[in-house]
Amino acid sequence: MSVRHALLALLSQGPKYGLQLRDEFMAGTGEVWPLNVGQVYTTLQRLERDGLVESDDEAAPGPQNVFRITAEGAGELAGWLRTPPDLSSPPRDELIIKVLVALRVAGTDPLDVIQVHRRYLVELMQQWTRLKGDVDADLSQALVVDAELFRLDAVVRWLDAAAARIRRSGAETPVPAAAGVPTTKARRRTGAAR
Amino acid sequence: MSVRHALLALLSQGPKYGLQLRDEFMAGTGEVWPLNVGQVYTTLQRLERDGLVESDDEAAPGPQNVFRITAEGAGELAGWLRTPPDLSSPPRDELIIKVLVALRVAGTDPLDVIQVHRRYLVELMQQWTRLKGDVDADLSQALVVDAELFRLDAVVRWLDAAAARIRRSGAETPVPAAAGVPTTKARRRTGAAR
DNA sequence: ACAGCCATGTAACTTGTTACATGATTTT
DNA sequence: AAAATCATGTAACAAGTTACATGGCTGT
Repeated sequence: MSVRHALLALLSQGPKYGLQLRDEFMAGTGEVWPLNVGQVYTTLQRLERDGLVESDDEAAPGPQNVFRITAEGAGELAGWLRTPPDLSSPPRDELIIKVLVALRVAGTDPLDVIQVHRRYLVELMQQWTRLKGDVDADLSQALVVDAELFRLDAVVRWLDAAAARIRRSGAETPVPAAAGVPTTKARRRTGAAR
Repeated sequence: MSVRHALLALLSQGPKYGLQLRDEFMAGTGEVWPLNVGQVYTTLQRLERDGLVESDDEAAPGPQNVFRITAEGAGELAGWLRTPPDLSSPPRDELIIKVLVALRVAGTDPLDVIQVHRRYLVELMQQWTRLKGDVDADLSQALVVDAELFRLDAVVRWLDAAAARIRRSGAETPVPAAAGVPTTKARRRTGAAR
């Protein structure tokens, strides 16, 4: 729901057309977040369908199709800005799953998997740090780079903590006896209990 | 692509059926990540379509439809485990966008938006910290909780850094003059340059 | 018999995403 | 006139997600 609201926000500054929205979106984030033009148009269609945005297509059928934000759209935007991300569903992070999976899959050393990703992450952080100097002037770009650095740092620290945890509990519990046993009923039905 | 590979991983331990996969997935993450059963079945269908998984449906049409991982599936899984997340696309984080949007939308104080979310995040962290003691026994659950705490901590620290950055640059540049000017061509065509 | 769980599945929808087709206008 | 760029749009797909329909089996 991010692109949706970002476009809504750009339109709250005044009517704009498709390509313009794409350019401003990317300019506002220092080209760090590429955005396919096609997605702008599909998103605009969906916003219009939901009544958050209007177009002047009929009135002025020029080469540029200009969109305006509606009152409902402005309300939606204001609400979204102070709605904290959903607490009920912590994100299902891919890297976490990879480590959990590595713990369970036979023939895979979880510490090995962790090291592979750690190396990669440190390298990535160096790239971003290098970038940091260049964009220090622009506030938006600096914020985006900051966020990515904080995020990557947290991931690296988690990997270290995870490695420690695994080493600590690793020796005596190679595969922590997953809940791999079928239900009582299932066993009965399958005939495994006979 | 997380659920896909998580199911693949579970199947690499041996043939399993739908509900079983759902239960094991959730058990392995301490019920922190709920998973709708329906999604298991749709995902299994897609895995089968892609040849990563086979079913015994024809051979043994019992009440439970058991799936097996294929050689191709095992290969896919092994590769995925050591493939670092795509470097070309840093995630388009919703909270970052909210702050960037707050910087540009008239009548919204970005520091205010930051504070609203910060308060919420700190509260969330306390909830997770409370949870931490309970799950310390189970390795997987502990890892998931750790990850969430590291992640939230990074977000809070980013918010603080962002607030500082905004305050520093805020006074002289209320709205940092976005790239809101249409193209030369666009202006000409629209007639705004006349 | 009937309530309730086990188990599978499907239809529908959302956001994100890309590849491609189509014109219009500008530049060379 | 050809090439490049501006601009819009559509078709198609992936992955996630939920709500609902459908049977079979079990326990009372």
